[in-house]
Amino acid sequence: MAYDDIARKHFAPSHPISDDGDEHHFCNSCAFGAVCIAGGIDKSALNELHCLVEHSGPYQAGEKIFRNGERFGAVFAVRAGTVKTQLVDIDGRELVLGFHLPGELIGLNAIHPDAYPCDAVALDAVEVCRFSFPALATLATRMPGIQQELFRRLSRDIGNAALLAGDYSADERLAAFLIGLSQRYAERGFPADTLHLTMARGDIANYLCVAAETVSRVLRRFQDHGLIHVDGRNVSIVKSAELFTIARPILQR
Amino acid sequence: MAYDDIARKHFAPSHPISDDGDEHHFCNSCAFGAVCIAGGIDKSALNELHCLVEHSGPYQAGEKIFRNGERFGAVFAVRAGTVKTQLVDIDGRELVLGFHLPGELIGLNAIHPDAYPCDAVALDAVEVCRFSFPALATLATRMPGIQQELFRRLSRDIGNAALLAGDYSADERLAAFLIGLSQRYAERGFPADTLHLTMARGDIANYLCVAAETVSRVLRRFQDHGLIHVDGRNVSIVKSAELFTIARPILQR
DNA sequence: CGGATTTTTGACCAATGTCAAGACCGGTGG
DNA sequence: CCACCGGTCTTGACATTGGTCAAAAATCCG
Repeated sequence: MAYDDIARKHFAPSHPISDDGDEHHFCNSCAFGAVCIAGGIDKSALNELHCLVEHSGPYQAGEKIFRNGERFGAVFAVRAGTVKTQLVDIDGRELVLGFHLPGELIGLNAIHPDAYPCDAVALDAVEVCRFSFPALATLATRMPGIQQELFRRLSRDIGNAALLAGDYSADERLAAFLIGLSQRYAERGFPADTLHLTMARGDIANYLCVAAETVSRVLRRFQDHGLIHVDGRNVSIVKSAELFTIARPILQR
Repeated sequence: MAYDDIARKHFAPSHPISDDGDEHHFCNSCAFGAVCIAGGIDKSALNELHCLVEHSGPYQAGEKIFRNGERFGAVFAVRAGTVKTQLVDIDGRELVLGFHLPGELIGLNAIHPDAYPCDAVALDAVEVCRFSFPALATLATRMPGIQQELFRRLSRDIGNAALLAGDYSADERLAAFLIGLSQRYAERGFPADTLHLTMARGDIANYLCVAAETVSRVLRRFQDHGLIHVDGRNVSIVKSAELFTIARPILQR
């Protein structure tokens, strides 16, 4: 099959940084999997992308992939695990900018200030691909598909960042969070109705800009109303339609 | 002078869409002014960028440059006036995504969904430059400076969108809003201490996610404390250092 | 001048934050 | 296997910011 072929050439283990030899899965979860498959790619271009990427990890929960203030040099594609990007403001409040699942690209918000504007922290066992940004940009001038994919991802991140904005109620925020996570898991082949939250309540709270206690209370209320079932960090979605109705003001726009 | 030279070549009035013949000012306020001056540009590339741009306007206050849901085709550089980007959610709440001054690029958040995710509304007499995005992207593959500038602007917009997030107090939000606006005006050669707000209180409120009444009250309180002086839509900043102190949790991170 | 819109101001109230205490949970070591 | 410990999570009581409603004042504009 053509895709396997590409994957094998692309990720032939000349850089044996990681010990998992599953190239197929590697490429599958790669941020550029889509564009690699879609675009008409010649061998030399693939080779270049290959040379560009550095596999890094695993990171343990709590370890940082990059830190606020570090000079910008590369973007990272999450390959396995979950990453949170966060920053701590001057008087100690934490703001979580996002949770990033395999296939997502982090560090794009660092291009402009030319320094990472946040920390990227592993929430569980995380592996990433590192793309030197100057090299990636150069490659993008020769491969329109890569450029287009970068534009799309940057643009999407603008939209995602704006999701948080808006003065929505705690219920709306929680519902939108659960629905969004469910959809993203589903896109990656995990069941959409049984979520395992890899982040603490406090992280969710700092992401949604509510108090941690509020997260607890809202989840409890959702459960009491039969919308979800909560067991620690395992949440199953029982009535997704109703959850969606609550989240609609945020999601549907 | 070299810059004048470039400006004249670049914007020679072969496309007399607008009746103001001030090419120098045209280029000055153009989104790509910086990159045009910076990059080593050959005539043919300049010509191509020239062919690409379409001058459009003036729009009267309230007129829309693009509408939520329209198919994405172009980004727009604000040339004169102020534009707000906003969207109205399912139950009528308005959310203002941003206010855009001359030199800023709007529509970048439309690349990914391939449709404008918001309305762009003129707040006063507005003129814009339209850049067909497919053409711009193609040009960017040949002109790394243009590509880089697009990456930077996209990346900056991610950061700006995240500014709104965070659970900040109304005081912090207002202070940050005033400081930010003041800085952006200053960058454009306007006085930093006397602002004319082109947007209604309600717009500010919907941008900062507070009630319009709260905007009134906080401005009043800032004035009572001697930080600013308010006269309708004219605001003068009296103690910028103290304003900055209030805004610090938002601005300094 | 007169009507419409925007802005201000006051009174009240609800959503949510804060504080504090206790329950739970997972890992560690005896 | 159990006890302990640190961190996480939940729950309750209370405080407070900021929203809502309503009316008056100011401003705009024809």
